[in-house]
Amino acid sequence: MKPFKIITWNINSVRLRLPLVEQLLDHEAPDVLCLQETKCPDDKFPDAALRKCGYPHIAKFGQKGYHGVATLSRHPFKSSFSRDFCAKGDARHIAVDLSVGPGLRIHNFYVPAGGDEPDPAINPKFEHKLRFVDEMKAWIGGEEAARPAILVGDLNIAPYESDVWSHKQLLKVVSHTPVETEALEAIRETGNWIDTQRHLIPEPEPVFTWWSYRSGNWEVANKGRRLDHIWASQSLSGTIAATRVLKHARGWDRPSDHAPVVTEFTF
DNA sequence: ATGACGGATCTAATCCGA
Repeated sequence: MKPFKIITWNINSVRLRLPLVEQLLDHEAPDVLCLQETKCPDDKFPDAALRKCGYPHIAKFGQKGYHGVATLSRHPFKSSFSRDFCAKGDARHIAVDLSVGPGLRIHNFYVPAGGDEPDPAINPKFEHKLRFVDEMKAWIGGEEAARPAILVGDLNIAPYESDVWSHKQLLKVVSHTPVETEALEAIRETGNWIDTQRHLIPEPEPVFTWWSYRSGNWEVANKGRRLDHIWASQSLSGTIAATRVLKHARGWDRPSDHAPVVTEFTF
């Protein structure tokens, strides 16, 4: 049976990198592609070009300049909706219900980055990030974990020691501080979600999905972090067949600083 | 400093990413 393939990718501007998205869809032909940081209002989203690639079903929630998520699919949706985390009105989540298979729900998240200073008392961006993941725990850890579901996205947290190039040097760096990694692990454990990457690639093997634009030679330095995730609800356990990071996409011309992450399921 | 790039925006210098 043909596996069900899902990809998540922080694209860092879908309009600027439309040719890269088309290239990815051509080469990988996923069933579903979830994009984050589309930086594109809904009325400017390149629907027509992406439909032409074989993805007629598009659920998008964008805004001007920042954030933005979109889910493209070969299969029709029964419905889609967004939840307004922290009641800020920003475009950080979209969910779709597929009308094929076991009534699968797919959540696509762009969790706040959190700024520089890992102290909620002096950094409102970090305070927002902690509030966001707290709200995720209440919802994603409860009722939403009980259905067949896949949760993907740029969660902006690298939870485990081998998810960063140096655990010790990043303990006080936003994305790998204990308050963040413990919060993400609490969401996952509360909902009994399966981290599909670590399910098939256990620690201590390093897995990175993001390399900063700022290091001259990202590939040689390899100072990466695993910020992009694909989780599966417990009812999909036993269907998780393969996972990989498409690291070569980080080396494409004018790349995103995130690489796409793929997981395949055999439903 | 890990590090000093890259995107969007009322096209210039500013905010943001993580």
